[in-house]
Amino acid sequence: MSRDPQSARKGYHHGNLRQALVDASLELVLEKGPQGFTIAEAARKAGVSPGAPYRHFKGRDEVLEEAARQGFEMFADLMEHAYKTSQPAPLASFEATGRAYLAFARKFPGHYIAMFESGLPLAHNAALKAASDRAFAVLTRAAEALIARLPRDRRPPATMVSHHIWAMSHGVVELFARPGPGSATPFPAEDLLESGVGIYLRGLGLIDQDMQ
Amino acid sequence: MSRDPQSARKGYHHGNLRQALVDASLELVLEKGPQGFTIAEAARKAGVSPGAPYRHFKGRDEVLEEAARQGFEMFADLMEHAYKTSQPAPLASFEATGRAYLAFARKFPGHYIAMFESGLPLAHNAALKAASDRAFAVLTRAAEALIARLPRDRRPPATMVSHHIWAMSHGVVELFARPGPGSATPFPAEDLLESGVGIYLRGLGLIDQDMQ
DNA sequence: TGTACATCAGTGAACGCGCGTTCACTGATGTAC
DNA sequence: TGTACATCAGTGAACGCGCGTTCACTGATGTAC
Repeated sequence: MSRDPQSARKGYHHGNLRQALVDASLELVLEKGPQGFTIAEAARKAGVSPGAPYRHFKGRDEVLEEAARQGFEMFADLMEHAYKTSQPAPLASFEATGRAYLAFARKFPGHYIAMFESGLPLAHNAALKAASDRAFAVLTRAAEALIARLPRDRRPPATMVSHHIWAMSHGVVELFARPGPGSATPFPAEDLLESGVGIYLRGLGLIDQDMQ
Repeated sequence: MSRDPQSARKGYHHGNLRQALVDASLELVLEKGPQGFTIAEAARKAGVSPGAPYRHFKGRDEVLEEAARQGFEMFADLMEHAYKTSQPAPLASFEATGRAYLAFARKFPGHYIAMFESGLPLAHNAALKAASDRAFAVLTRAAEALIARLPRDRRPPATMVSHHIWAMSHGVVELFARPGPGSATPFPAEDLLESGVGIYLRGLGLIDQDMQ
């Protein structure tokens, strides 16, 4: 459950309650949705009395924000790694970041929900905002390298491209990568995203029209 | 507040409490998120005692399901209308359904949330499932008409195309058409969706590569 | 047209429950000397 | 190495609150005759 085995309870003091609460909240958010999480239940899950969390967090939202922040940091790291290891081929590295997006959502669904579905106002928390900006800067950088190949007169803004890909990735995650309205699709989410991005890149003129 | 002016309270009996509760739940879901809605508060909003809703609904989920069902019906009607009025031009009618998607999300955000973000299991409610299927059948029909122009050997499955468009539309709505991680974008959601769909259709070979 | 009666759709009081939050407390840990 | 003390990080009991749900009730409406 807890990221750090040291956090296991030993006697009166917990040892790593702050992180244990974040981890518990991630599980609860996954089980019951972004609003269905309560401090009392997170405390119970961490094996601690209901007042204990207030030593570490002001309230519910602060726990969720910390969970989302950790999610954005991991997300940015993952995207950066995917981007770097497939450089310098711009097309490959762009597609790798797209796949990394979906892989993250699959592997850390609790974080994904905290980040994108809990309705946290990013503006209220500078650390959260910075982490999320870093994540999306990677995608935009990958888009920049990609469209640099295009002739100037048909080169769209890099941020527009990264927003398109972000939207499609997010849409695929929400609709097809988890139970929901579109989950009965015959296509695996991974294939759907890959083919969609492929068609889009062809539309930009980045893949030969005759290529399969 | 209420869709029907007849639903205004006149004396002991409410007159149209069932619909008034649905309307109240739509407002609450919009204000406080899909989980932040309670029967008690909906009753208060409808000006009725806390026990009254149980004459019409078993509980919380049944109200939400009815709200989502009404949303899917309206959604399907809107998409159908957009599709039909722009026929027989397949490209125009396809793009019209895309715009209708975003327009619906803008105009009925409470319904949209109930439909896509409340985590209702579609499978548990046949009427809900039927309504949502009807909505997406329109998009797939539009995709079929569209790709019929392509030579057989490079014609993708229509459902794949409609799923791509659905994903991008949903992603744009969630990220850019309401407060959230991506809401600080310099592009209006409408433009982002239109340009994204345009590039995608070019990638399918449905728009001339040299067209602006 | 009037009356008796059945049914419907509300009331409002009551209950148990879990949550958020506070607070005096106490066991554990770290540190100065 | 031992001791006194400060600080930290928990406990657990308590409180007020709003929610879900039930239930005996009652006012309003519809209908048979």
